[in-house]
Amino acid sequence: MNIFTAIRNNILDSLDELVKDGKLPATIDPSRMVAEPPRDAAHGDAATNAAMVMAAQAGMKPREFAELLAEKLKALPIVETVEIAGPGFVNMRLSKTFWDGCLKEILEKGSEFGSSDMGKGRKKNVEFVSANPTGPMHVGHSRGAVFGDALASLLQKAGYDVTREYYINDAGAQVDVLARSAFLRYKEALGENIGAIPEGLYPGAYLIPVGKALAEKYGNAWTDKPEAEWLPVFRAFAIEKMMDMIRDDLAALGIKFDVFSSERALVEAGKVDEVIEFLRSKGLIYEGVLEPPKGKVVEDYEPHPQTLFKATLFGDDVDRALKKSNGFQTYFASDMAYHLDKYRRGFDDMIDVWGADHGGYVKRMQAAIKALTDGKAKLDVKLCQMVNLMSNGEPVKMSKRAGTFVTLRDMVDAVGKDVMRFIMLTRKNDAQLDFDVEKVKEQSKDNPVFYVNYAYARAASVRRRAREMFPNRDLSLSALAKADFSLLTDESEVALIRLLAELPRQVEVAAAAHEPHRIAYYLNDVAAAFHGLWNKGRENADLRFLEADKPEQSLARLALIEATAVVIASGLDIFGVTPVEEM
RNA sequence: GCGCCCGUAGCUCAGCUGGAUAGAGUAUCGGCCUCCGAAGCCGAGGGUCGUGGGUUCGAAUCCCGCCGGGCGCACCA
Repeated sequence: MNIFTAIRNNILDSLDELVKDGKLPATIDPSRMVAEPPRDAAHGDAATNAAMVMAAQAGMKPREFAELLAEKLKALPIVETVEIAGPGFVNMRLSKTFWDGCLKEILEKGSEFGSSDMGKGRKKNVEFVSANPTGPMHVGHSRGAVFGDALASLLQKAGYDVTREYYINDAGAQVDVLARSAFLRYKEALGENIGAIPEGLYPGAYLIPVGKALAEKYGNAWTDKPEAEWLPVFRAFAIEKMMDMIRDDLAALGIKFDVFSSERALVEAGKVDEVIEFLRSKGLIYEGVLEPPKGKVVEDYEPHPQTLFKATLFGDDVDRALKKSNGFQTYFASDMAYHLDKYRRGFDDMIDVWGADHGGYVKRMQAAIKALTDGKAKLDVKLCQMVNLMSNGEPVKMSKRAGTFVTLRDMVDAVGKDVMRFIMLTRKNDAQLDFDVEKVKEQSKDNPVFYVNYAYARAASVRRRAREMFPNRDLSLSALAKADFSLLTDESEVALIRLLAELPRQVEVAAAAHEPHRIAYYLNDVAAAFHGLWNKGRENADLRFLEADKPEQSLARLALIEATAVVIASGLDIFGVTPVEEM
């Protein structure tokens, strides 16, 4: 469990007692009170701002309030010392037996350690990737894919019931283009010389096997038919093939979706018309003319009346079109229908992961959610910035035409799934990221996953040595959980335990903020603490992990090392990265 | 013109939603391998947190104004 939640509860109990004792008024409001690890370890193991937040309410000075609270906290069995510092912080140092208990818990829980019940099983929907089904995934998609998947895992670890969802944009004009491109490849497969692929169609070679499959299935049955007849057939066939390809690409990255939602299915079921009528019944629809776009010259702009949604009532900058000038529904209209569908499937807590170039779309979607659910649902949109592809410090130009189009699959094959995933998660989602294909392959310090994995590999190495040194001892996690932790007395050993015990809190904080990258930084800290401890043992023989003539001490230290491995593996598991035992 | 994101050490970035003396990596300099993996560790220097105001016990963090950078801005998806 999150030890800081436990400490906060202890403080709340102490405050209750002070109220009962008549020393504090019952009107104090502890909602803003927190218990946190202090930034500087010299301040102790846990700090609370209780006095600063509530002193005024109690009509006291912060330090007076702090004195009262400190007296109560001193009596707690897990508390070693209490100090008041600065403007009124109450700093606690927790007892060694408390930390020993934490270490025991890590070993007992094993890979389950770090899990939280913060989410209380509430449903959350994470929609990500949602790449158009018109070709293979390219590297540009990989960041959103990895981010969405890791965020989903993080939320699961924090106790949410998470659904990973992919929205298939299979209703727009681009899938008609796909169908025509496939038709051309179909004729090619039947022996026709198709020449160069005309402008406006997809030229990619990935459609050649689709054409062959169509030729095998239908022979020349469609060659002389009008487009109106073959197009729906070819479209459905090609989309299915594209989705198979995309699913394979995602699987190569270790990503699996729970739900694939089809835009076309929504449209054909009349859900888009339904959502427009639904909004109309709420008086949120009107026919009007939009202003021409500002700051950007649109050559063929002509004002014409359209069906508009009153998005401005819900915080958007302008009202938004639901029907095009030709009367067809806009993408936004079907996206509204889609999000309403998600809401009706029981998701009032949704996350969408988009590329940063869709930033201008966020407000209107949030306005839509407000309008559609009367403010009952929430939508967090996470924008993933671009990945700058580099090779030895030089930018890599991507061009579909030049054939240097780098697919996601190429990248996975080149650098490996785990490296790719970890690197994508070492930056905030809204910060640009340089990804150097060569440096990352070097297996050096330029590879961020390496440092963390190295710590894990070292731990595994100690485990192997221990088995040789103590062949008759039970070295399983459950056995090590019973080791004598009082033998771990060095400050750097206790510091490592403190850090390891923080994983549940790190998971909760990262999950609440929807920011998986925090786990990457935390793991880096854990690795650093472990590497530091390791080198202390090189310099000071008394701190060596394993000594044949001191089996009890060796087992206690092995327990600490195994706990480190557990925490690293648990954290990497959120990222979908498997640590390796030897490198 | 409007909206969103960003501005923190020479460089790349953290900073736990308002906490204490702002931290890592990298680069530079100086140390540590007869000893559990040196792909590592320890230490030093390096900052007006773009800028000017405001909010309060307290601001890199929240609000407003500037300066600088990125993205987006009818009907496309």
